[in-house]
Amino acid sequence: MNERVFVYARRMAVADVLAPWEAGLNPAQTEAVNHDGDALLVIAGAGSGKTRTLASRVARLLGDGADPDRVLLLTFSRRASREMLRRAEHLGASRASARVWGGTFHAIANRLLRRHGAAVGLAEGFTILDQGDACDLMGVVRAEFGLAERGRRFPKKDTLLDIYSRVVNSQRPLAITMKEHFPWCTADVDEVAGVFSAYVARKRDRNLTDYDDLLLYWRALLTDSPVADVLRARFDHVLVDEYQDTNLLQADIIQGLAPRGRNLFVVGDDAQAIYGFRAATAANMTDFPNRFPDCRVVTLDWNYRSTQPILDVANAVLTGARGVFPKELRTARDDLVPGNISPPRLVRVPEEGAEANYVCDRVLEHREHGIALRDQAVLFRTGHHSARLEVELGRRNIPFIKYGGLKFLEAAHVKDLLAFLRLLENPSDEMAWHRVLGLLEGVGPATTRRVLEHLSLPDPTAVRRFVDDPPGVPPRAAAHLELLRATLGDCLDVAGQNGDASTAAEIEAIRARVGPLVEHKYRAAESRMADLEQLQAMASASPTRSQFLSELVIDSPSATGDLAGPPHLDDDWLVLSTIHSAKGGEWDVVFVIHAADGNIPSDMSLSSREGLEEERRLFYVGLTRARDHLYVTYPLRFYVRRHALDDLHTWAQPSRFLNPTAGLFEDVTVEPTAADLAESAPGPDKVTSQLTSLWA
DNA sequence: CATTTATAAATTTTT
DNA sequence: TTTATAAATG
Repeated sequence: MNERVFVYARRMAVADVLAPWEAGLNPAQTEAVNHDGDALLVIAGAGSGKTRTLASRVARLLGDGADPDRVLLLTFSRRASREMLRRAEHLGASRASARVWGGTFHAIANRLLRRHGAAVGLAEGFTILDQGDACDLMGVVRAEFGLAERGRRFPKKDTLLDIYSRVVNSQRPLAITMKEHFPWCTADVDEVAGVFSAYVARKRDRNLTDYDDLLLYWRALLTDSPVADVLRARFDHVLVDEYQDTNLLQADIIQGLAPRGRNLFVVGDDAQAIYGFRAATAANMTDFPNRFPDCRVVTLDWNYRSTQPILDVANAVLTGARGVFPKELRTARDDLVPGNISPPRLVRVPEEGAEANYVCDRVLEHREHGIALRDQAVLFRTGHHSARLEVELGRRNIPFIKYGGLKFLEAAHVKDLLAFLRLLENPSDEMAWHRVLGLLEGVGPATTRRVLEHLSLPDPTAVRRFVDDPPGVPPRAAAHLELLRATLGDCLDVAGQNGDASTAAEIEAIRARVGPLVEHKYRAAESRMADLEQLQAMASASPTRSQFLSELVIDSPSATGDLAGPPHLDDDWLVLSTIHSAKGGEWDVVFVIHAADGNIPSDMSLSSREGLEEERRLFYVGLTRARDHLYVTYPLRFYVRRHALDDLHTWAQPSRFLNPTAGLFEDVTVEPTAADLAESAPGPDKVTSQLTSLWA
């Protein structure tokens, strides 16, 4: 929703006797907000006021006396849920909205399982494995099967986790899933099944869950548990955002929560389905009326966000789409002076450096014209597409924040420190032991295995035993083992003194002893140590260690320390984001960069029709984020880092999705400057410079 | 025999 | 920048 309409709505509320949440809604939105009883499916095109409708509905429900503690709002990210509840509050729901259950499927599952996990065999204090840990655990199990030694190729741990996750989330048999999505491993179906059952057993044994387990256990709570009846009746109202990006498992959970669809409200747009790789399926939307035969369907089709020329481009991109209900976005904006609308620009640049320059120039230009940095965004297909731009932004002192790509939590040193906390939380957390022991010099896989045998997990007192009765290790590792023993001993002391409120103190103790090790192990020690301090600050804001760890895994902060220039000098920064992470966002100015074939659509997805279609929708999502100004840029030439030292360039075509947009863009061609040429050829690369000059 | 070091290879999107 | 495998080392 756009802020202007929002302000208008509040003004209206004062003028009329309408409730605040009713003002300024169009008829379809009003129906969605006021509908009661049977299930409701809202098909909401991009920019059609979906967020506003959801927020208004929450406000309306609370205004009508619904118990906020019995309202569940499932969103795609923590950010989205916070934002929606904040708006609900402004729309008259007052502070009650803070008590609404809002969050992602995974976060809500965690919250419920902390309370009711025992009913499905999950002991208190379970720890959640993030992607990397789950992957490593899969690797451990895989190694134990000795499959690598047979001389035959066997799927790697990453592939195994992919297969596993897809089977769980799509709820389809292993053999079929492998045949459809991993045909090159079908010969090993039986062995894969064996590894998976061992993986599942190991997690259960060590009181570990992965992301998928959170959903599996939640569904189990609703269907096969002593508390199923209680939990099915737990919520009076269920609202689901981004329904097109839910998978079958999530659809099952929804049905478990509202078996007859009573007071169930889901919103989605099949044209924006971009999580197929995670087994999400827009079929959940088409299937909704089958699951809930009495459901009502409302379509929101007026666009309150973008100018018509921007929507024309988006519409054109979608014309070739398969399997999407045809849509034609029309603008409802009336604040625009016809002659004053900025045409979408398709910008051809010689190479990445020029692209970065062009974007920086335009960003600053718009800023001069009064559009703050935070109202501008640069979007791209994959995390590293912004690398060149980030350098340039840094050079020009333009602050930015980047969403997507490598996260704070994924940095090795952060994981190292968290592993200690996880041990304190769950002494049977095998992966945490692996990580902590691996930190010690002179300790490798073999010593780790021996130590773990000595500890004979699972055992809730493993840490205490490790401290009191340390295992024997090779002489070279003895000193470091002693350090580890002392550190864990300190932690136990801290925990014993202050109880759960001492997470920050624990981190302090760990940093004091192990910090030098971390410093020694990695480069760029200063910024890494700063990260650890930051971690400590974050921990002091969490009431318990358990909550701190869970929230970090489920809702990891996106890329801290990514601010360029003097941070916090002013509160304004440019947004850089993968298109996936930009879902639901909107900005006055949007740049979609690297829009070359091979980037969008990504080469990786060209093997299947569905893959290609998802890329098209992804591009569509990127374009429809723009309110007033849209730039699509593509470099004619860019690096492909095949090998670390390779300096290979690829000649690019504009994205094939741009074909139907002929005449809808204003074409811009940036000529290469001498500086570009010098910069872009960091070696004696005469041929490429000569080729480039052909295009000058 | 276990661990470290050298060498080569591979890199989407996220909870 | 990290990650699996092979050779070298203690």
